[in-house]
Amino acid sequence: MKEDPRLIATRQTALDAAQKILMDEGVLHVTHGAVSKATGISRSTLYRHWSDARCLRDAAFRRIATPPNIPPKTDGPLRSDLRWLLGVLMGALNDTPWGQIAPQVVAAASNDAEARLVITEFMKDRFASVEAVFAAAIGRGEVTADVPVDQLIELAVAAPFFRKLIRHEALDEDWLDKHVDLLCSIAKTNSER
Amino acid sequence: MKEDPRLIATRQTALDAAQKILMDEGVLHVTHGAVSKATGISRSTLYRHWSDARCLRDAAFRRIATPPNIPPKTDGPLRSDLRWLLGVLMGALNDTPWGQIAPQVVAAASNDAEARLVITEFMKDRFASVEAVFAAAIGRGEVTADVPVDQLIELAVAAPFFRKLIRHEALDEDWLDKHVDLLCSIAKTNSER
DNA sequence: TACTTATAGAACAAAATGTTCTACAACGCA
DNA sequence: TGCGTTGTAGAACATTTTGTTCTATAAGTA
Repeated sequence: MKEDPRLIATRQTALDAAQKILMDEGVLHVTHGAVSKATGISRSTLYRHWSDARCLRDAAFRRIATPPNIPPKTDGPLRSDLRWLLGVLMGALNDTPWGQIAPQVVAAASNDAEARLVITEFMKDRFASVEAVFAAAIGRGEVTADVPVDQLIELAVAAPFFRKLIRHEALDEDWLDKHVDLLCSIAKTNSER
Repeated sequence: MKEDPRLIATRQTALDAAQKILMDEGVLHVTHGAVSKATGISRSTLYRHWSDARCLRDAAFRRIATPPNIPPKTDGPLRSDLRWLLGVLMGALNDTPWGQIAPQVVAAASNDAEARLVITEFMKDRFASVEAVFAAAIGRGEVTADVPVDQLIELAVAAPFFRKLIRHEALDEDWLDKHVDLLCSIAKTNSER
Protein backbone atom coordinates (compact mmCIF):
# COMPACT_ATOMS: atom_id res chain seq x y z
CA MET A 1 0.00 0.00 0.00
CA LYS A 2 1.44 3.32 -1.04
CA GLU A 3 1.31 6.63 0.75
CA ASP A 4 -1.76 8.82 0.54
CA PRO A 5 -1.09 11.53 -2.08
CA ARG A 6 -2.84 14.08 0.11
CA LEU A 7 -0.14 13.71 2.74
CA ILE A 8 2.53 14.24 0.15
CA ALA A 9 0.80 17.23 -1.39
CA THR A 10 0.25 18.92 1.98
CA ARG A 11 3.82 18.38 3.08
CA GLN A 12 5.19 19.70 -0.17
CA THR A 13 2.96 22.76 -0.35
CA ALA A 14 3.54 23.64 3.28
CA LEU A 15 7.30 23.21 3.18
CA ASP A 16 7.55 25.16 -0.06
CA ALA A 17 5.87 28.05 1.71
CA ALA A 18 7.89 27.59 4.88
CA GLN A 19 11.07 27.60 2.84
CA LYS A 20 10.11 30.81 1.13
CA ILE A 21 9.23 32.46 4.44
CA LEU A 22 12.49 31.26 5.93
CA MET A 23 14.50 32.76 3.10
CA ASP A 24 12.60 36.03 2.80
CA GLU A 25 11.85 36.89 6.40
CA GLY A 26 14.02 34.73 8.61
CA VAL A 27 13.38 31.88 10.96
CA LEU A 28 11.34 34.05 13.34
CA HIS A 29 8.47 34.19 10.90
CA VAL A 30 8.17 30.49 10.17
CA THR A 31 5.01 29.62 12.13
CA HIS A 32 1.94 27.46 11.57
CA GLY A 33 -0.14 30.60 11.24
CA ALA A 34 2.07 32.16 8.61
CA VAL A 35 2.28 28.97 6.56
CA SER A 36 -1.47 28.51 6.84
CA LYS A 37 -2.10 32.03 5.59
CA ALA A 38 0.38 31.57 2.74
CA THR A 39 -0.98 28.25 1.53
CA GLY A 40 -4.63 28.06 2.53
CA ILE A 41 -3.93 24.84 4.41
CA SER A 42 -5.77 24.93 7.72
CA ARG A 43 -3.80 25.34 10.90
CA SER A 44 -5.11 22.12 12.36
CA THR A 45 -3.80 20.17 9.39
CA LEU A 46 -0.40 21.76 9.78
CA TYR A 47 -0.33 20.83 13.45
CA ARG A 48 -1.20 17.32 12.41
CA HIS A 49 1.98 17.17 10.35
CA TRP A 50 4.30 19.17 12.60
CA SER A 51 3.32 19.10 16.20
CA ASP A 52 4.86 22.41 17.24
CA ALA A 53 6.68 25.46 15.95
CA ARG A 54 10.14 24.09 16.52
CA CYS A 55 9.25 20.95 14.65
CA LEU A 56 8.00 22.93 11.68
CA ARG A 57 11.09 25.11 11.60
CA ASP A 58 13.36 22.10 11.76
CA ALA A 59 11.54 20.52 8.85
CA ALA A 60 11.84 23.65 6.74
CA PHE A 61 15.47 23.83 7.71
CA ARG A 62 16.34 20.28 6.90
CA ARG A 63 14.60 20.48 3.58
CA ILE A 64 16.33 23.59 2.39
CA ALA A 65 19.57 22.87 4.14
CA THR A 66 20.20 19.63 2.37
CA PRO A 67 23.17 20.61 0.33
CA PRO A 68 23.65 19.78 -3.33
CA ASN A 69 25.67 16.70 -4.08
CA ILE A 70 28.81 17.44 -6.08
CA PRO A 71 30.32 14.53 -7.99
CA PRO A 72 34.10 14.82 -8.22
CA LYS A 73 36.09 15.09 -11.42
CA THR A 74 39.64 13.80 -11.11
CA ASP A 75 40.92 13.31 -14.63
CA GLY A 76 43.27 16.26 -14.39
CA PRO A 77 44.99 18.50 -14.73
CA LEU A 78 44.88 19.74 -11.14
CA ARG A 79 43.92 23.27 -12.06
CA SER A 80 41.07 22.09 -14.20
CA ASP A 81 39.73 19.65 -11.58
CA LEU A 82 39.91 22.23 -8.81
CA ARG A 83 38.33 24.88 -10.98
CA TRP A 84 35.44 22.62 -11.82
CA LEU A 85 34.82 21.47 -8.27
CA LEU A 86 34.96 24.93 -6.74
CA GLY A 87 32.96 26.29 -9.65
CA VAL A 88 30.08 23.98 -8.83
CA LEU A 89 30.31 24.93 -5.16
CA MET A 90 30.32 28.60 -6.08
CA GLY A 91 27.31 28.12 -8.28
CA ALA A 92 25.45 26.45 -5.45
CA LEU A 93 26.30 29.27 -3.07
CA ASN A 94 25.25 31.89 -5.58
CA ASP A 95 22.19 30.49 -7.26
CA THR A 96 20.41 27.88 -5.16
CA PRO A 97 18.03 28.14 -2.19
CA TRP A 98 20.68 26.27 -0.30
CA GLY A 99 23.09 29.15 -0.81
CA GLN A 100 20.51 31.67 0.36
CA ILE A 101 19.73 29.76 3.50
CA ALA A 102 23.27 28.80 4.40
CA PRO A 103 23.81 31.76 6.76
CA GLN A 104 20.79 30.75 8.79
CA VAL A 105 22.01 27.18 8.99
CA VAL A 106 25.33 28.47 10.24
CA ALA A 107 23.61 30.45 12.96
CA ALA A 108 21.29 27.64 13.91
CA ALA A 109 24.28 25.35 14.24
CA SER A 110 25.54 27.30 17.22
CA ASN A 111 22.46 26.32 19.24
CA ASP A 112 21.21 23.26 17.43
CA ALA A 113 23.00 19.95 17.20
CA GLU A 114 21.05 18.84 14.16
CA ALA A 115 21.96 21.90 12.11
CA ARG A 116 25.56 21.40 13.15
CA LEU A 117 25.34 17.84 11.88
CA VAL A 118 24.04 19.02 8.52
CA ILE A 119 27.03 21.32 8.16
CA THR A 120 29.72 18.94 9.30
CA GLU A 121 28.38 16.19 7.06
CA PHE A 122 28.37 18.53 4.13
CA MET A 123 31.88 19.71 4.86
CA LYS A 124 33.10 16.17 5.16
CA ASP A 125 31.81 15.48 1.65
CA ARG A 126 33.27 18.68 0.28
CA PHE A 127 36.64 18.05 1.83
CA ALA A 128 36.65 14.50 0.52
CA SER A 129 36.01 15.78 -3.01
CA VAL A 130 38.90 18.22 -2.85
CA GLU A 131 41.10 15.58 -1.34
CA ALA A 132 40.28 13.20 -4.19
CA VAL A 133 41.33 15.89 -6.64
CA PHE A 134 44.69 16.33 -4.93
CA ALA A 135 45.19 12.60 -4.54
CA ALA A 136 44.65 12.16 -8.27
CA ALA A 137 47.16 14.92 -9.01
CA ILE A 138 49.70 13.22 -6.77
CA GLY A 139 48.94 9.90 -8.48
CA ARG A 140 49.63 11.46 -11.87
CA GLY A 141 52.89 12.87 -10.53
CA GLU A 142 51.64 16.39 -11.19
CA VAL A 143 52.55 17.35 -7.63
CA THR A 144 54.52 15.40 -5.07
CA ALA A 145 53.08 13.78 -2.00
CA ASP A 146 54.58 16.27 0.44
CA VAL A 147 52.22 19.15 -0.36
CA PRO A 148 50.25 20.22 2.74
CA VAL A 149 47.03 18.77 1.40
CA ASP A 150 44.93 19.25 4.53
CA GLN A 151 45.72 22.92 4.75
CA LEU A 152 45.15 23.45 1.05
CA ILE A 153 41.79 21.75 1.25
CA GLU A 154 40.71 23.99 4.07
CA LEU A 155 41.84 27.12 2.29
CA ALA A 156 40.23 26.03 -0.96
CA VAL A 157 36.80 25.65 0.65
CA ALA A 158 37.12 28.34 3.31
CA ALA A 159 37.62 31.20 0.89
CA PRO A 160 34.35 30.94 -1.04
CA PHE A 161 32.33 30.36 2.12
CA PHE A 162 33.97 33.23 3.93
CA ARG A 163 33.51 35.53 1.00
CA LYS A 164 29.87 34.71 0.48
CA LEU A 165 28.51 34.03 3.96
CA ILE A 166 30.59 36.33 6.10
CA ARG A 167 31.80 39.16 3.94
CA HIS A 168 28.81 39.19 1.57
CA GLU A 169 31.17 39.88 -1.29
CA ALA A 170 30.61 38.82 -4.88
CA LEU A 171 31.66 35.31 -5.81
CA ASP A 172 32.40 35.43 -9.53
CA GLU A 173 34.42 33.71 -12.21
CA ASP A 174 37.29 36.16 -12.06
CA TRP A 175 37.72 35.79 -8.36
CA LEU A 176 37.57 32.01 -8.60
CA ASP A 177 40.20 31.92 -11.36
CA LYS A 178 42.63 33.80 -9.19
CA HIS A 179 41.80 31.67 -6.17
CA VAL A 180 42.46 28.44 -8.07
CA ASP A 181 45.65 29.88 -9.55
CA LEU A 182 46.99 30.64 -6.12
CA LEU A 183 46.09 27.20 -4.78
CA CYS A 184 47.82 25.52 -7.70
CA SER A 185 50.88 27.66 -7.36
CA ILE A 186 51.15 26.75 -3.69
CA ALA A 187 50.81 23.08 -4.52
CA LYS A 188 53.33 23.20 -7.35
CA THR A 189 55.86 25.30 -5.45
CA ASN A 190 55.70 23.07 -2.42
CA SER A 191 56.25 19.99 -4.53
CA GLU A 192 59.33 21.24 -6.39
CA ARG A 193 61.83 21.21 -3.58
CA MET B 1 21.78 67.90 34.27
CA LYS B 2 23.04 64.38 34.14
CA GLU B 3 21.18 61.20 33.26
CA ASP B 4 19.11 59.43 35.87
CA PRO B 5 21.16 56.51 37.24
CA ARG B 6 18.05 54.34 37.33
CA LEU B 7 17.79 54.51 33.55
CA ILE B 8 21.39 53.46 33.20
CA ALA B 9 21.07 50.63 35.71
CA THR B 10 17.94 49.25 34.08
CA ARG B 11 19.43 49.36 30.62
CA GLN B 12 22.59 47.65 31.74
CA THR B 13 20.91 44.92 33.76
CA ALA B 14 18.39 44.21 31.02
CA LEU B 15 20.91 44.09 28.20
CA ASP B 16 23.26 41.91 30.23
CA ALA B 17 20.45 39.40 30.56
CA ALA B 18 19.37 39.78 26.95
CA GLN B 19 22.94 39.17 25.85
CA LYS B 20 23.16 36.01 27.89
CA ILE B 21 19.85 34.74 26.53
CA LEU B 22 20.94 35.55 23.01
CA MET B 23 24.14 33.57 23.44
CA ASP B 24 22.67 30.60 25.28
CA GLU B 25 19.34 30.12 23.58
CA GLY B 26 19.36 32.09 20.36
CA VAL B 27 17.58 35.15 19.10
CA LEU B 28 14.16 33.47 19.26
CA HIS B 29 14.19 33.57 23.04
CA VAL B 30 15.11 37.22 23.50
CA THR B 31 11.74 38.67 24.57
CA HIS B 32 10.52 41.18 27.13
CA GLY B 33 9.02 38.34 29.12
CA ALA B 34 12.23 36.31 29.24
CA VAL B 35 14.35 39.30 30.20
CA SER B 36 11.85 40.28 32.87
CA LYS B 37 11.91 36.81 34.36
CA ALA B 38 15.71 36.74 34.27
CA THR B 39 16.23 40.13 35.89
CA GLY B 40 13.17 40.89 38.01
CA ILE B 41 12.64 44.09 36.06
CA SER B 42 8.95 44.47 35.34
CA ARG B 43 7.71 44.02 31.84
CA SER B 44 6.20 47.46 31.71
CA THR B 45 9.55 49.02 32.47
CA LEU B 46 11.19 47.01 29.73
CA TYR B 47 8.57 48.13 27.25
CA ARG B 48 9.27 51.66 28.38
CA HIS B 49 12.89 51.25 27.25
CA TRP B 50 12.37 49.09 24.16
CA SER B 51 9.01 49.52 22.56
CA ASP B 52 8.76 46.10 20.93
CA ALA B 53 10.48 42.75 20.56
CA ARG B 54 12.44 43.66 17.48
CA CYS B 55 13.73 46.78 19.16
CA LEU B 56 14.93 44.81 22.17
CA ARG B 57 16.63 42.19 20.00
CA ASP B 58 18.38 44.84 17.97
CA ALA B 59 19.69 46.47 21.14
CA ALA B 60 21.04 43.20 22.49
CA PHE B 61 22.53 42.54 19.13
CA ARG B 62 24.29 45.81 18.65
CA ARG B 63 25.69 45.64 22.13
CA ILE B 64 27.20 42.22 21.83
CA ALA B 65 28.05 42.44 18.17
CA THR B 66 30.47 45.31 18.54
CA PRO B 67 33.72 43.57 17.75
CA PRO B 68 36.94 43.97 19.70
CA ASN B 69 39.44 46.48 18.41
CA ILE B 70 42.79 44.95 17.50
CA PRO B 71 45.77 47.31 17.38
CA PRO B 72 48.32 46.23 14.76
CA LYS B 73 51.93 45.27 15.41
CA THR B 74 54.22 45.84 12.44
CA ASP B 75 57.77 45.74 13.76
CA GLY B 76 58.51 42.42 12.14
CA PRO B 77 59.42 39.83 11.29
CA LEU B 78 56.44 38.98 9.12
CA ARG B 79 55.80 35.64 10.75
CA SER B 80 55.80 37.17 14.20
CA ASP B 81 53.51 40.06 13.24
CA LEU B 82 51.04 37.76 11.52
CA ARG B 83 51.12 35.31 14.36
CA TRP B 84 50.35 38.00 16.86
CA LEU B 85 47.54 39.58 14.87
CA LEU B 86 45.80 36.31 14.07
CA GLY B 87 46.43 35.13 17.61
CA VAL B 88 44.42 38.05 18.99
CA LEU B 89 41.67 37.41 16.47
CA MET B 90 41.63 33.73 17.41
CA GLY B 91 41.44 34.63 21.07
CA ALA B 92 38.46 36.87 20.42
CA LEU B 93 36.68 34.15 18.47
CA ASN B 94 37.37 31.58 21.16
CA ASP B 95 36.95 33.44 24.41
CA THR B 96 34.77 36.52 24.10
CA PRO B 97 31.01 36.99 23.94
CA TRP B 98 31.63 38.47 20.55
CA GLY B 99 33.02 35.16 19.33
CA GLN B 100 30.04 33.27 20.70
CA ILE B 101 27.55 35.54 19.07
CA ALA B 102 29.32 35.87 15.75
CA PRO B 103 27.33 33.08 14.05
CA GLN B 104 24.09 34.84 14.89
CA VAL B 105 25.44 38.09 13.52
CA VAL B 106 26.33 36.29 10.32
CA ALA B 107 22.82 34.92 10.01
CA ALA B 108 21.15 38.19 10.87
CA ALA B 109 23.24 39.90 8.22
CA SER B 110 21.39 38.03 5.50
CA ASN B 111 18.12 39.73 6.45
CA ASP B 112 19.29 42.82 8.29
CA ALA B 113 21.25 45.68 6.79
CA GLU B 114 22.52 46.88 10.15
CA ALA B 115 24.05 43.54 11.06
CA ARG B 116 25.65 43.43 7.64
CA LEU B 117 27.17 46.83 8.31
CA VAL B 118 28.62 45.63 11.61
CA ILE B 119 30.33 42.77 9.81
CA THR B 120 31.67 44.66 6.83
CA GLU B 121 33.04 47.41 9.05
CA PHE B 122 34.76 44.87 11.21
CA MET B 123 36.22 43.08 8.23
CA LYS B 124 37.47 46.33 6.78
CA ASP B 125 39.42 46.95 10.00
CA ARG B 126 40.72 43.40 10.12
CA PHE B 127 41.86 43.47 6.52
CA ALA B 128 43.55 46.81 7.06
CA SER B 129 45.51 45.37 9.98
CA VAL B 130 46.74 42.42 7.96
CA GLU B 131 47.54 44.69 5.06
CA ALA B 132 49.63 46.90 7.34
CA VAL B 133 51.58 43.85 8.42
CA PHE B 134 52.37 42.90 4.83
CA ALA B 135 53.14 46.47 3.86
CA ALA B 136 55.66 46.67 6.68
CA ALA B 137 57.26 43.41 5.56
CA ILE B 138 57.53 44.75 2.03
CA GLY B 139 58.98 47.98 3.42
CA ARG B 140 61.64 46.02 5.28
CA GLY B 141 62.44 44.11 2.11
CA GLU B 142 61.43 40.87 3.79
CA VAL B 143 59.16 40.07 0.87
CA THR B 144 58.91 41.81 -2.47
CA ALA B 145 56.02 43.96 -3.58
CA ASP B 146 54.66 41.45 -6.09
CA VAL B 147 53.22 39.04 -3.54
CA PRO B 148 49.44 38.68 -4.00
CA VAL B 149 48.67 40.62 -0.85
CA ASP B 150 44.91 40.87 -1.32
CA GLN B 151 44.52 37.14 -1.72
CA LEU B 152 46.79 36.41 1.21
CA ILE B 153 44.84 38.76 3.43
CA GLU B 154 41.60 37.05 2.55
CA LEU B 155 43.03 33.60 3.17
CA ALA B 156 44.63 34.70 6.44
CA VAL B 157 41.34 35.90 7.88
CA ALA B 158 39.03 33.45 6.11
CA ALA B 159 40.57 30.35 7.61
CA PRO B 160 39.98 31.09 11.31
CA PHE B 161 36.44 32.34 10.66
CA PHE B 162 35.58 29.39 8.50
CA ARG B 163 37.00 26.96 10.98
CA LYS B 164 35.25 28.44 13.97
CA LEU B 165 31.92 29.70 12.62
CA ILE B 166 31.19 27.22 9.88
CA ARG B 167 33.01 24.03 10.66
CA HIS B 168 32.88 24.37 14.45
CA GLU B 169 36.38 22.97 14.65
CA ALA B 170 38.90 23.79 17.33
CA LEU B 171 40.94 26.93 16.86
CA ASP B 172 44.15 26.33 18.79
CA GLU B 173 47.80 27.37 18.90
CA ASP B 174 49.01 24.41 16.88
CA TRP B 175 46.61 25.03 14.09
CA LEU B 176 47.44 28.71 14.00
CA ASP B 177 51.19 28.01 13.87
CA LYS B 178 50.73 25.88 10.79
CA HIS B 179 48.40 28.40 9.24
CA VAL B 180 50.88 31.24 9.69
CA ASP B 181 53.72 29.06 8.44
CA LEU B 182 51.88 28.36 5.24
CA LEU B 183 50.97 32.02 4.71
CA CYS B 184 54.60 33.04 5.20
CA SER B 185 55.87 30.36 2.88
CA ILE B 186 53.49 31.52 0.18
CA ALA B 187 54.62 35.11 0.63
CA LYS B 188 58.29 34.22 0.64
CA THR B 189 58.07 31.85 -2.31
CA ASN B 190 56.16 34.32 -4.40
CA SER B 191 58.71 37.02 -3.71
CA GLU B 192 61.78 34.99 -4.68
CA ARG B 193 61.22 34.67 -8.38
C1' DT C 1 11.54 70.58 50.79
C1' DA C 2 8.95 70.29 46.53
C1' DC C 3 8.99 68.82 41.81
C1' DT C 4 9.99 65.44 38.44
C1' DT C 5 10.67 60.97 36.69
C1' DA C 6 11.42 55.83 36.84
C1' DT C 7 9.75 51.60 38.47
C1' DA C 8 6.53 47.80 40.03
C1' DG C 9 2.46 45.77 39.60
C1' DA C 10 -2.12 45.04 38.29
C1' DA C 11 -5.66 45.02 34.92
C1' DC C 12 -6.60 44.66 30.44
C1' DA C 13 -6.82 43.89 25.15
C1' DA C 14 -5.11 41.60 21.26
C1' DA C 15 -2.65 38.14 18.95
C1' DA C 16 -0.24 33.84 18.60
C1' DT C 17 -0.04 29.10 20.01
C1' DG C 18 -1.78 24.70 20.76
C1' DT C 19 -5.86 21.31 21.38
C1' DT C 20 -10.07 18.99 20.34
C1' DC C 21 -14.13 17.84 17.84
C1' DT C 22 -17.21 17.37 13.76
C1' DA C 23 -18.53 17.12 9.03
C1' DC C 24 -16.95 16.10 4.70
C1' DA C 25 -14.07 14.73 0.93
C1' DA C 26 -10.56 11.88 -0.99
C1' DC C 27 -8.29 7.64 -0.96
C1' DG C 28 -7.27 2.42 -1.07
C1' DC C 29 -9.06 -1.88 -1.39
C1' DA C 30 -12.17 -5.49 -2.38
C1' DT D 1 -18.79 0.18 -7.78
C1' DG D 2 -19.28 0.51 -2.84
C1' DC D 3 -17.19 0.41 1.89
C1' DG D 4 -14.16 1.31 5.49
C1' DT D 5 -10.26 4.29 6.37
C1' DT D 6 -7.81 8.47 6.57
C1' DG D 7 -6.72 13.42 5.67
C1' DT D 8 -8.54 17.97 5.61
C1' DA D 9 -11.29 22.25 6.75
C1' DG D 10 -13.22 24.79 10.07
C1' DA D 11 -15.02 26.04 14.37
C1' DA D 12 -14.71 26.28 19.25
C1' DC D 13 -11.85 26.58 22.92
C1' DA D 14 -7.90 27.04 26.49
C1' DT D 15 -3.35 28.86 27.17
C1' DT D 16 0.47 31.71 26.54
C1' DT D 17 2.70 35.60 24.68
C1' DT D 18 2.68 40.30 23.43
C1' DG D 19 1.66 44.94 24.00
C1' DT D 20 -0.96 48.90 26.48
C1' DT D 21 -2.54 51.70 30.21
C1' DC D 22 -3.15 53.07 34.79
C1' DT D 23 -1.91 53.94 39.74
C1' DA D 24 0.87 53.98 43.81
C1' DT D 25 5.40 54.33 45.34
C1' DA D 26 10.18 55.08 45.49
C1' DA D 27 14.21 57.42 43.89
C1' DG D 28 16.49 61.25 41.94
C1' DT D 29 16.91 66.37 41.08
C1' DA D 30 16.94 71.22 41.96
